[in-house]
Amino acid sequence: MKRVPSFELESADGGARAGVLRTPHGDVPTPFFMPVATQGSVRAVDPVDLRAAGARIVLGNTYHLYLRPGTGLLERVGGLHEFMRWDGPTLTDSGGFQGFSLEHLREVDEDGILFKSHIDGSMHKFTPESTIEAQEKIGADVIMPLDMCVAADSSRETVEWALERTTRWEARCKEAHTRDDQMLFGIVQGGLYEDLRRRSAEEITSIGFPGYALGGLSVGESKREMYDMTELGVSLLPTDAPRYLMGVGSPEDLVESVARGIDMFDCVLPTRIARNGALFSREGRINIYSAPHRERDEPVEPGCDCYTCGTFSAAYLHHLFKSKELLGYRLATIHNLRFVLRMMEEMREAIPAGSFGEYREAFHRRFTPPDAKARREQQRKWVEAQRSGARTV
RNA sequence: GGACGGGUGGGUGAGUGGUUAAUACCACCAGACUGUAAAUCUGGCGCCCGGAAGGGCUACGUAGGUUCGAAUCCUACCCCGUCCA
Repeated sequence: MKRVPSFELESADGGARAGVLRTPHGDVPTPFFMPVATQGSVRAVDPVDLRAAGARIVLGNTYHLYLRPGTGLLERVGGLHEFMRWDGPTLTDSGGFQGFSLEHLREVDEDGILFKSHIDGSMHKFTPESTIEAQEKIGADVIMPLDMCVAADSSRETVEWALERTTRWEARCKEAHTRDDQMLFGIVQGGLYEDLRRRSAEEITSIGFPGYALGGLSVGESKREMYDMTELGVSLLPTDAPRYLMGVGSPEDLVESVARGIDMFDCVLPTRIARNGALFSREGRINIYSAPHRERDEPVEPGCDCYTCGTFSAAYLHHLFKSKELLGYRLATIHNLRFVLRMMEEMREAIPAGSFGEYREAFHRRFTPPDAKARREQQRKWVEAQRSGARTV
């Protein structure tokens, strides 16, 4: 008996909302964060680690899985879930983002995106229809349409053109989609232009999807712009459908986006920066490579309930990273995932309790984002420069 | 005792008259990373002053010498390696 996926809104607190996404592979309370398993694996960790860290749903990538191991194989073994032994829900991105991130290896026309494989140089055409077909074989619970993502500093003409083509592609995706045990979301584009966002939202919602994503954000714009566009985007979407902010996932962005009504996130940031030695703490990011951790005989983040912090010292992680020991990457990934997943759990509890506003405030009181540090430093230098410049004149 | 080869910045190791405070890698110190071509990338790394531009000082085993100029050439000495006695 096939279960048809659905979304149910349960409560709200200000702009933030709590609900549940029901899928054939289980229910997931919203708002939630999806660790990214691009190639069918969240780098450095396994499904047991993911479960233990609190992951409920993971994201895979159609472009990468299509190239390797191939969608035919995935279909034959019973789908991505079976292949990677992840028994929870999954979501796949269409490959539209690779049209952006691998833009020097592709050409776009009305029919779709022609990729020159980054693996062996072979050519592969991704059309709206073929990406849906591939995602039906991969078998995720939520699938995404082919879209055109453009950089934040793109010209209005470029953004508008990408938006129009995205609308046409998404209509074709909906047309091609046959599996009713999968949800096909729509993606709103429009860059940083308010009127274009409005137009995209109008067109995409009139095609009609069971859930909507905001795309084309966290692609180089400022935090302010991203938050404003998120707020605008949310206001243009139906309240009874889940809202997915694609590619966002720094701790501060999660809080601010939940505050604006986002229900779903995915992001490589927590796992990628973990492998590069940056670990989250309630005060901000710490660099485990740095000298102060060399002899820190306490958890990376005292009080953290993750496996890493419950078992190992910061000094040990420092040593593992310095020594390039593989265990370090796993332990750091577990910690960062637990950090953001715990945040999602805390927000999920705060919303029905009516305490989300307090949570948000308390979070910002403690947490210093890295670019804020950088900005402050830059400002300090500038002020000093002005001062000494004035002195010499 | 003799014959070769060699001693360069924390390490390995380029450099054989000026463009060299000295390539590169490592180590070390910082920073970045947002729908993953990322266990990656960027910057710094003799000492002193400076925000920077820049300036000053010291430096290629040791001591002399040749030269306008030496890590680079010459002499002596000290070490290290290989081979011959």
